[in-house]
Amino acid sequence: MSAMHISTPKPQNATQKVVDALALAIHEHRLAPRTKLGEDEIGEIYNVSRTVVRAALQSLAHIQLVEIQRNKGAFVASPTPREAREVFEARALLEPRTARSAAGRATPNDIEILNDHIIQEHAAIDAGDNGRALNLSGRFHIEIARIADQDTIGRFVETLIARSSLVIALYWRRESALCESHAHHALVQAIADGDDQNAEELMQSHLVDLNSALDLRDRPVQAQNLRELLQTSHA
Amino acid sequence: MSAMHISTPKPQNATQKVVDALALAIHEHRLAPRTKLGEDEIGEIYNVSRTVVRAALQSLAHIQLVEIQRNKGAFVASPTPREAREVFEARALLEPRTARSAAGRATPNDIEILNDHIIQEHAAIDAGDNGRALNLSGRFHIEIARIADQDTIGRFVETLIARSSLVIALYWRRESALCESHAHHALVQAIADGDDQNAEELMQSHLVDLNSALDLRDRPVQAQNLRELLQTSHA
DNA sequence: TTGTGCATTATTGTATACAATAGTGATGCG
DNA sequence: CGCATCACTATTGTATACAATAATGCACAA
Repeated sequence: MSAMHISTPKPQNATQKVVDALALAIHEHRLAPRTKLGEDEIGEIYNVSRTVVRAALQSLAHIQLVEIQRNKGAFVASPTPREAREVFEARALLEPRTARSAAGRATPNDIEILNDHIIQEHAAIDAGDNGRALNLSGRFHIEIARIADQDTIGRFVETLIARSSLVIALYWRRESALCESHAHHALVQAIADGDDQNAEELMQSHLVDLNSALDLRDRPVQAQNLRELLQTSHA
Repeated sequence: MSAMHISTPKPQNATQKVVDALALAIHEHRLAPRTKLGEDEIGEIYNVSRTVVRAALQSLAHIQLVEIQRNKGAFVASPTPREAREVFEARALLEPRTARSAAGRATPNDIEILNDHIIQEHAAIDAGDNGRALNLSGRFHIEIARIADQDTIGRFVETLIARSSLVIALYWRRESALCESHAHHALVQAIADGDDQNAEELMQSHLVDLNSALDLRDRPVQAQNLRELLQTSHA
């Protein structure tokens, strides 16, 4: 209880803060699948009550980043090989469409944002920060969905990419190249050119490539601690 | 406070009970878009604390059946014409695929379930219970997604159909035939025959028909009370 | 009458307290 | 030594209490 009554910066959305922090930690692979997410523990880390922690966990459970077992608690989700396959099947169904639509609507500003993403991605890779690179790579796809201006499908894509982080954590084979930002670059080019057909095809093949870099076999994953992994991001 | 300490049948999942009750009420059009869902009020109706009501409302908010405005409360969602269009675009993207997949996997038991749905649907229409008919019609589509055995996409379809209830409540033009269960029947036939191509096409045209029965113009909708509408279902 | 400001009320956001369930470890018996 | 039982602890589920924000209505003046 360090913050007593002074400067407890809880301006709004305490729950969302926790959601974002946990989601980021999962996306960056600081929290491994099956890690137990105790309510008290998280509450202490972020200085909020269990009430908001529970709300945050339920929110994350809904997008299947965590799994809640009644009377047992919340754990970082651990997609089965089958679920992993489904996630990428769904992406293959939705994302080429968003890429096509984005190609028809992207403004110069949008292109700039996408290119910026790629630059940051490269920087993260060079810095050896694979977690951050992975997160940025995912947000690149989300950004395309946003540009496509289809909220409903975009929201689906968002959850699929979130789950993809878990899939990659579990099933990525390290032999393959980490993040083929070449594919991202070509995609941006097609979108910038307004070449919707090409954008659609590039996205499709990009997803096929991603999928082929997975090794969908069962694999045990041990849980990790928690506090030190989260507190760095809390700062 | 009728149930004091005797027979308070709260065996499990109090939250889910509330979620299901509210979702059903919305699906059956007993709760109109924009209706205020006060926490105390709902808690009294179902004899649960605000804690579980809030959890239920958050759950419903995530699938966009209700909209939560901070410090204002929860309201039955009211999709804009644009959102309505997006919902059906997404359905057109996903459901033909699930129909095709279902055609390849349906067991005789599955076919029986689908036919049963159609029968119940007819019965509801004959009984003049449009709300129930609409709900059954939606569950027919969900059942197909279940048969398709694609959990991820199936979950998306589920949320889309939920939102479709709201869209229909707002934008359905009464001139059109209420529920063309003829389309459903043909679909079941194709699925039963394992004719995946036909199933896919039938679903696609079915959705086009549905969409063309909508009149996507802004329309004001007044909120309703609440208690009497819900208590009948609580019984 | 109409509009503005303030006080009051109602409702939601958060924290805490209590209840119920599951996990844990010691003890005792076979 | 192994294992089952049971008490105890830890954690989650639910309810209630308190805090903060928004809605309401009244008074009063233009």
